[in-house]
Parts: sequence; C-alpha cells; structure tokens
Amino acid sequence: MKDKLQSDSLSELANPTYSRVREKLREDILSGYFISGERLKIAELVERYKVSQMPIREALQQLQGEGLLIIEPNKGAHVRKVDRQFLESIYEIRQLIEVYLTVKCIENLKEKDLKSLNQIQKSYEAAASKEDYTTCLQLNRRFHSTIYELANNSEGLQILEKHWQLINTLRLTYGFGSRRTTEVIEEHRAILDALESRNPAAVEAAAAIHCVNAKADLLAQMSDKFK
Amino acid sequence: MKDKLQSDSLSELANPTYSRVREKLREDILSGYFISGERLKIAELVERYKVSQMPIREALQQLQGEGLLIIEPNKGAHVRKVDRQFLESIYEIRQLIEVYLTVKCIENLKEKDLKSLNQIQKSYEAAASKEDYTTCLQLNRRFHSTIYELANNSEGLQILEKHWQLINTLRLTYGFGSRRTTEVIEEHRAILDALESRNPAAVEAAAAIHCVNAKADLLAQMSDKFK
DNA sequence: ACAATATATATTGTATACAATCAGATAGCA
DNA sequence: TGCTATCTGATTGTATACAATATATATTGT
Repeated sequence: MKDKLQSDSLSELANPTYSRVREKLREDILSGYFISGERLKIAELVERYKVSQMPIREALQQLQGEGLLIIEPNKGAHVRKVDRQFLESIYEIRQLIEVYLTVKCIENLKEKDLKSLNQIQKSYEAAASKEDYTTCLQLNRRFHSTIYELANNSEGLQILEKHWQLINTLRLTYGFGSRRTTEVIEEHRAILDALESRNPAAVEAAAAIHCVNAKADLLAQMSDKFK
Repeated sequence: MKDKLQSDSLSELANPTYSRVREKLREDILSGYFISGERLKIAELVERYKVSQMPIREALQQLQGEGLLIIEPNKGAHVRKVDRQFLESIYEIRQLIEVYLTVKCIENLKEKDLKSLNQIQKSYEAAASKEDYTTCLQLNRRFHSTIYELANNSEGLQILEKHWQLINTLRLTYGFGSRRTTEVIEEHRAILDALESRNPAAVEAAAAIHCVNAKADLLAQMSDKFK
C-alpha cells in the first residue's frame, strides 16, 4: 500500500530552497536515513542536498521548532531519537488536545459545518472505494482541520498541525494497515454522529477511540523498525 | 514589582548573535513594541538590532517555531496577535498538558524526588520572604521541571518549555500581582501534598487550580494592555 | 477610462568568504 | 605519570554581495 501514497510535494515545487530542504530533511530523519541521535554537520548536508549552507541552517532551525532535532549553539545539531517512546509521547499529547478541541467545537458548531463534514466524509468513502489513498489522506486532514478550526484555539491547532506534518511523513514511509481505511470511515462516522447529538461525553469517547486506533495502526506498521 | 525582575540574560552573554536577537525579538513582540499582526521587514530589523540579516533570519525561524510569528515564503514575516484570546488558548492547552504530566509523574515518583521537591519548596519560601523575586521565578521553574521530567513525556515537556519562555517574558514585562507569591507557595504545597498521597484525583485538582490561578493573575496584570 | 502588460523598486532568498568557537592532540612541566 | 597550557584542524556563526521573487508604478492599447 505504501507505494501508492504520494507526498504533498512541497519539495519539488518552486518554493524557497530552505523549505524544500526542510521537507527532505524531515523525511530523511523520520524514514531512518539518519540514525537516532546522529550529529548533523552542515558540511555533510551541503554535500547531500547540493545547496549552500544558509538554506540548510534555516531548515535546521525550522525542524528544531518541530522537535525533530536539537541545536546546541556553537556545537551542532543532533537528530532526535524517533523510537516508540517518542511516538507514544506525541500521541499522548495529541490525544489530549484532539479530544479537547473536538469536544470544544460543539459550542460553535453550525448546521452548515455539519453539512460540510458530511460532504467530506462522503468524498472520503468514494475515494476509499476507488483505493485512491492519496486523496484519502488529504480528506482525512480536511475532516479534522474543519473540526479543529471550529474549536477556536490557535495554540492547539498549531500543535496538531505540527503533529500532522510528522505523522503524514511517517505514513508516506510506512503506509497504513490494510483495514485501516475502512476503520477510519467508521470512526469518522462515529465522531460525526456524536457531534450531531452534541453530547460532549459521546464526542470525547469517539475522538479518543479514533486517536488510540490511529496510534496503534501506525506503531504496527512501524513494528519492524522498532523490532 | 516588575522592576525587580531580571531576565535570564541570554541576551547579554556570549551566545550566538541569533540567540540574542531571538531573545530581544521575543521581548519586543510580547511587550507590544511591535503591534499585533505587524509585518517585520528584515532591513528594519537589521537597523534595529545592528546585526546582519543572517542571524535575524535564523531568529525569525526560531520564533516561528515558538508560534510568535508566521513566515510566508518569499513574502515576509508577520507577528502573531498577542491578545487575550491567544493567551487563553495557550493556557487552555497548557493546563491540559500540565495536569496530565503532573498526574502521570505519580507512576515514577520516588522518595528522593519528593525530598528534592520539598527542598525546592523550602528555598522558594526563603526567597519569597526576602522578596527575591528573581530567585522565586527560577525556583518556580525548577519545581515544575522536576515534576514534568518525571512524567517521561518528551513532547509534553517540550511544549511546556516553549510556553515557559513565553510566559516568563510576559512576566518580566508585566510582573505579578502583589499576593501571587504567597498564593504560589500555597498552591505548590497543595500539589506536593497531593503527590505524597499519590491520589490522582487530588493531584489533578491541585495542578488545575494552580494553572487557572496563574492564568488569572497574568491576565489581570495585562488587563490595561487589553483594556 | 479601463484592462492588460511591461517596467521599476523593494524585499526576500542564496552563495561565498571570512571570523569565532570548540574539540582533540601535542608539548611542557611538576 | 598526571596535570595544565597551547596549538591545530574541524565546525559553527556572521557579514556581504548578488540573485530571485513579489509588489507597486507606469505604459500601452482598445
């Protein structure tokens, strides 16, 4: 399944060099090209990505902001360990915020919002039946973004966006479990139903289940990496 | 009270230029020198901070990672609105994570940890009675860091560190309410007692109260700014 | 007058040369 | 030997010149 997934391709387009380098570096870190904790030397990255040091330095600063590496001033950059513990810490925090925002969005939820969510869900099901997983990935993102933005919490939104960058890149490398797509449909349906009922406890439960299952599936896909 | 607070002075010491610029920029954004949403032009910042454009660009990337500004590739950087809604979103997320980590630390809490927390608490009370608020600020940080690290959740830790940078800078500008120091002593005491009892519900309540009160005090100090 | 296009200016982004800092090796000395 | 100090090479950080891009202004054609 993984071979069918295509990246958003920020890397190829006419973006600044530092953006393209950031995308490639993120992929190289998460795919395991750089080993956990490895020291990244500017000169080597200049060699690898065939650009000058300045865009590389800026990409490193951005990735530090994403938590994928640590820069010690005057010393150098080390890639963060991408191990099970790291991912679990991400998903624990993600679940806290995702559940919170999804429940909170009830306050601002209008009829038209429910309509567009249902629309996205329908498109998702269509794409899934065509096995168009690239579109599925995008629609999944739109489904959740729509909900998050209704919650009116910029800090939470920003953190979840950051996580999405990371998880998306991991999914491009490791793919999904074979049943995951249909599971996602059911879980999104459950969230939608709960939102329509406007019952906070039901929303909380549905959002939590979705997050727990997403984590379990990704970790299963990565199980060989962790051994 | 604010006049007595001193910054950690990363800005003055022999750190890279981009670190010093980052500190000053953060302060200038949070203190309101730059108005909300203002466009930051590199040339102007070069003029203001008397350094070349490269360290400024790196500082901007770092601050984007902290969520204090948004960089549009090939367009420019805009400072984020620092208004009541922004701070409320921060504190909402912060509370989620802080409570979660504090509860989770129970699992790993050893006798020696409780001892060092009590030690920090004692030092805090001593510093408070001498009205040494700079030391108080540092001890407050150590108190919470000690707890967070026991929770073993790197993502949560990182987000709280980021928040601390932000809140600390705001405190340096806007100070504390006159009773806040003694309130903090009581609230930390309550958290400590709850941790010693190893009762999750009690810990959750104590941590939540602490967070809510901190937010209320800061917003009160900043009330004139928001009006 | 208006739209589309070309031109000019301002601004961001990249490459390169050089300076500052750090880590390891070597030398000097008790 | 063990310790300190100094040098040396590797690496990070800074300044500056130049290129690419976006924005504002002017020009042209209808």
